[in-house]
Amino acid sequence: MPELPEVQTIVTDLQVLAGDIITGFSSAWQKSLKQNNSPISAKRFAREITGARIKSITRRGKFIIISLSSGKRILIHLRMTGQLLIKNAPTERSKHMHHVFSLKKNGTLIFADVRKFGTLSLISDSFSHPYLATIDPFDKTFSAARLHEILKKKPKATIKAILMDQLLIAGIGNIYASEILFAAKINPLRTAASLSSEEIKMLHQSIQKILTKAIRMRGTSVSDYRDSSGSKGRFQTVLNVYKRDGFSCKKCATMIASVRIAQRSTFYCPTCQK
DNA sequence: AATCGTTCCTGATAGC
DNA sequence: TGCTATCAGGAACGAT
Repeated sequence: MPELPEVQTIVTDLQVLAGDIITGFSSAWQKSLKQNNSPISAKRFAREITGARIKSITRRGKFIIISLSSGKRILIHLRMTGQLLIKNAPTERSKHMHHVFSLKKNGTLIFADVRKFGTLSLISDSFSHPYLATIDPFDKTFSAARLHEILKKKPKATIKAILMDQLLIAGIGNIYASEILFAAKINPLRTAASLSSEEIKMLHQSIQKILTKAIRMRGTSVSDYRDSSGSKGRFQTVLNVYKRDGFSCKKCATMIASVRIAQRSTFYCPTCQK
């Protein structure tokens, strides 16, 4: 599942496309196409972006933002199994390649997605998207004090649910929420209001530490995640708790436990995380 | 108003 | 062995 580190890895790789021109677009799965939150046909989507120059490729949380010289932006969300692949040489269209951008200089940019949950949204510069307004852990304004303010908004919610809420903090998903809480020594079932200021400080540090390390290791490939050249990340080799239920904790040898929080599987060490 | 449950989709895995 | 049933997962949306 691409979360902030995986999306950052892809965005970094996609920088080679800056300045290139989109010469065409075709789609075999129109359902995933939107314009300012409304459905749009592949034909119209293609017409809107063909001829545009790619000004920049950035990210906010898990969203990839391709800004065009026309002022429009293509907002891409990979959800669980989406992949963005740069193919310089012509390639066979495989089963899960749903969208293809043709580029003047760099061949094609392919959107492949087994589960078909990923989305491509065309948004005009005036359109305000709620998920683009959320603070990102790598924003300069994301301090321990700011995290404390966020926690005050949902005092009764579990800390795991808060870390995963994209309208509170952008970019942390199921893998990194569990890993961050292990690093911070905080039990995922704790409520926001129960955290001391020392723990909030530790949590803030852990968010930045874990995400930075995961970016350095080019993300976590537990299942479908691949970078834009199709290669796996390496963070799955250093996971402490995620999907390690039943195995012993690398720090204390206690058996890693799993619990469901907000409809999501959650992993933690009952001894290390208080 | 805020929170909960359901939906989307397909491959992997469990159960018979 | 081969079939069917169940599950995972992020975010949108409907229901309470």
